[in-house]
Order: sequence, then structure tokens, then C-alpha cells
Amino acid sequence: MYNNTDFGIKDIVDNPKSLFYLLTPEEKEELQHHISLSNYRRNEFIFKEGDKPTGLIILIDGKVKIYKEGVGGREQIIRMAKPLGVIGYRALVSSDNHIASALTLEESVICTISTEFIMNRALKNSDFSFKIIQKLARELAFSNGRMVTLTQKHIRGRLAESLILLKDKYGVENDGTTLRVYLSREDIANLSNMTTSNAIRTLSTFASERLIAIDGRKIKVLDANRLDRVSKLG
Amino acid sequence: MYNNTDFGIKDIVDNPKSLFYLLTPEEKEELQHHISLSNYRRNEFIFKEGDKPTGLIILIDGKVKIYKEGVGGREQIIRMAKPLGVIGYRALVSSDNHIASALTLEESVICTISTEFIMNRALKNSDFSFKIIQKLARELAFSNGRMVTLTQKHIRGRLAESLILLKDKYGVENDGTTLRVYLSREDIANLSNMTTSNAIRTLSTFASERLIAIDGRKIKVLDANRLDRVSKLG
DNA sequence: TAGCTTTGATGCTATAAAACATACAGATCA
DNA sequence: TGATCTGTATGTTTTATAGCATCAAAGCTA
Repeated sequence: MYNNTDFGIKDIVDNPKSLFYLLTPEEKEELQHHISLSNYRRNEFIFKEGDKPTGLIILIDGKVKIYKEGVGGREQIIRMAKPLGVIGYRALVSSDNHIASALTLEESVICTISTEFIMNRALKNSDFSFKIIQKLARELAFSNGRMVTLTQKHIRGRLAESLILLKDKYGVENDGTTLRVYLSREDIANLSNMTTSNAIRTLSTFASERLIAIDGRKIKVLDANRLDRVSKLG
Repeated sequence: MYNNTDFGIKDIVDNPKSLFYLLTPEEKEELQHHISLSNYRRNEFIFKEGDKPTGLIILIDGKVKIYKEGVGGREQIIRMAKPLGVIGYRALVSSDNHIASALTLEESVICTISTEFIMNRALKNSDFSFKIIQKLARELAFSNGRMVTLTQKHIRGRLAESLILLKDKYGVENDGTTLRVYLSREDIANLSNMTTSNAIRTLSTFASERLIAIDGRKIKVLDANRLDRVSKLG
């Protein structure tokens, strides 16, 4: 799909939103020698809970779920990643092991930047550090927010929130309503802190209320405003 | 209790664990002009959800709860702070408003370092930035962990976890068992994602099982190992 | 193609925890 | 001093959601 020659790192260093945008020209030059690409099939682990980070991972193409295993192996999806998202950087920058697993949801391409480059070069650049700080800060806010909603909202609210989240993250197909992500009911459940049965049941209810339309794994958001209200008020 | 003259900032810049330990001598000198102290009585807000940060806050003395309001105003305590803990820095370093409120649980003293100094000076120092990164990373791991346990563990497990958490954070009195923190049942409930009734009931059950002993707000952990098992297995 | 496995759908039952209702002791206050 | 309030305690009821069981459809694979 991609390989080291046709990829180039332009996509990463030339995008103002990229972590690496503000590196010096020398640092960018050096970065070239610390970068590698790899392809993953669907349902492959990029890393597992407890693993030592191998580098900073950027998802170039595909979709990935990041999740933790809880009581009795029950899985809670912490967040979802989309192309140009960074994965597993928390563990890397804190010289820690991964506290969650990353699994591809579809064929994916990732780019890995060596631990050494990140720790010894990039983090010496305070512009880069500042971008990492911003990323961590945003993710912490997200996590704290979810902690509250996953514990306090009822099933309908939690599911509605997850659908909105998926819409915001992956957007919609050209028809303007179909979510550009096709998850199993089980993944939807694990994202929303509920059993698979309840995810299925509640999705059906939402469909019968014309909030959404479902066709297999295809979900159309028919009434985003009302879905938003369900998310907020239960 | 403390004031700007008898306090000095030595406690903050000379402690290797401090955020400011690795500032240059010039930066440390400048820091002196950007620091101020204030005293709070019990049950006073240091900041509220939605407020704009006024600076980096270090708790010098006292105890503070950081919490979010959720569905119907129901409060979830995100974390507790103890002396030399840093509060509200997430919002500050990401130029964001506070996403949680900070309320003193007892008479407290805080030290505030100006936003300007942090943003324009400290964060230009990559050693300082790195310390902030580490703090955010640790807090994110904590938050993700809690997200899972608060949603998946049953009441007994959640309460046991909270008690262990309080013990780890605040330690015990000289008798070796009494928690060095005296919370209302309501706060214990809000820390553990349960109703006050259930916190009271479950604490009583724990006492009758000789896991803990309770005397008003005083809680003795009698069997830490067993409490740990309850936390893990429900 | 048939057989097996996985995923989705739906009904029923069990149960953990919330919600509600008192009650009481100790503060706080007029 | 009595009155009111706040925090703690405990019993009862209600409900949201997990847990199971069954079945159908779809996807795989041998």
C-alpha cells in the first residue's frame, strides 16, 4: 500500500498541525533516518497492554481502537484513532509501559519514529514538547469527561454520545449521514460501557425512533440534534 | 499561617521532585517575582469549572478535591490533592478553561505562579516542559484506569479502591492504620461513583467484616491485604 | 455445497444499585 | 431552651441493566 520510498515524510513535517512541524531543518533531516513504515491487516495488534513502547506511532491509514481490559477481561475502548493520529505516545514520553492495547479495525499503515529520536532530540525542542503537552492535555480532558459520562449517563445517553463521538472523529460518507466507520455491535458496546445485547437493543430503539437508520454495520445519523439531546438528557 | 515573607520559594525550587528544580538560576530568580501566596478556609473554591486559569497553583498546605459536575449536578471527584501537588495546570498549559472545580477540604495555603511566567518562560525550558509532560502522562494513565474501574467494578470494589487510594495519597496517622484524611460520607461516595447511602452502607459492611474500623470520619484500615483483594475481585 | 463459526436480534430473569423514606445524633442558631 | 439543619444510619421499593438463552442471518472454510 505504502512503502518507505513512495511515502516520504512530507505529509508529516509539512503539515502545520503535525507534531513535527516546528522542528528545525536539521532535526527534520535527522528525523528521516529514524522513521519506518509498516502495514497491518485487520485485527492485528500494534501493541498490547504492558508492552514497552517501540517508538512514536502515527497512524497513516486505517482505523485503530485503543482499549483496556478490565474486570474479567471486559474491554473498555479508551479512544479511537484515525489517520494522522498519534498512538501510544503517552507511554513513550513517560518511559512507561503501555497501559492499553491498540488493535487495527481495518487494514492500516503506521509510521514509527524511533524512541531515541523522540527522547533525545525532539523533546529537547520546546516547540515539540509543547505540542506533546497540548496533546496530552486534550486527551486528559477527554478522559476525565468520559469518566463522568460513562459512569453517570444511562444507556441511551452513553450510546448517543458514542455515536456523536464516532461522527465527529470519522465524519460521514458523501450522503452526509452514513458514519464513515463500521464497527461491530460488540465494539460499539465496549466503547459505550454496556453489554453487546444492550447496544443492539438500544440501536434498534434509536432506529425505531428515527434518530438513526441501521443497515448491518452501516449507521446513518438521521437527526443529529435529537441524538445530541438524548446524549445530554438520557 | 504562611505569608510571602516567611515562606520563601526554596521549598519549591530546591526540591528535586519539583517542577521548577531544573530551571536555570536566572529563571529561578525571575520566578520570585511571579509568585504569590494565599490562604483559604475550609470549603472554599480555588477555581470553578469553566473559569479561566489565573496561574499555576501549588498546594502548600491543606487538602483539596478536584471534581466535575455531571448529570443533574451529580459530582464526581476526579482526584484529590495534597501538599506540593499541582492543581489546574492542565487548563493552564493548554490555554483552556478549567474543566473541573477545586474546593478546599480543610484550611489550605496555595501558591500561585503567574500564567505569564509559565507560558513565556518556564515552558521555553525543555526540562520544565518535560516535567509537565510526565505529570500529564501520569494523570492520564490514572484517569484512564479510573474510567475502567469506576465503570466496571461493583460497589464494594470501587469503595475498597477509593480507600486504598486515600491511604496511598495521604498516608496514615502514627498508629499506622488511621487514614490521614477525614472526608464526609458524601465525598467518599462522590469519589467512588455511588450514592451516599451506599457509601455509608458499604463502609458499615466493611467494618462488620473487620476490613476497616470506623469512628465518625476516622477510618482505620485493619486489613490492607484483604481490602486490596476486595478492590480487585469485587 | 454443506457445515461451522461469528454476529446480530430478541425475550426472559435476576440482581446490583438507585431512589425513597424515616429516624436519630450532634451542631448551630435564634 | 427549643428549633432547625446537617450528616449518618438503615429499611423498603423500584428500576436500569447485566446475564442468559434461543434463534436467525451472514461469513468462512473445508
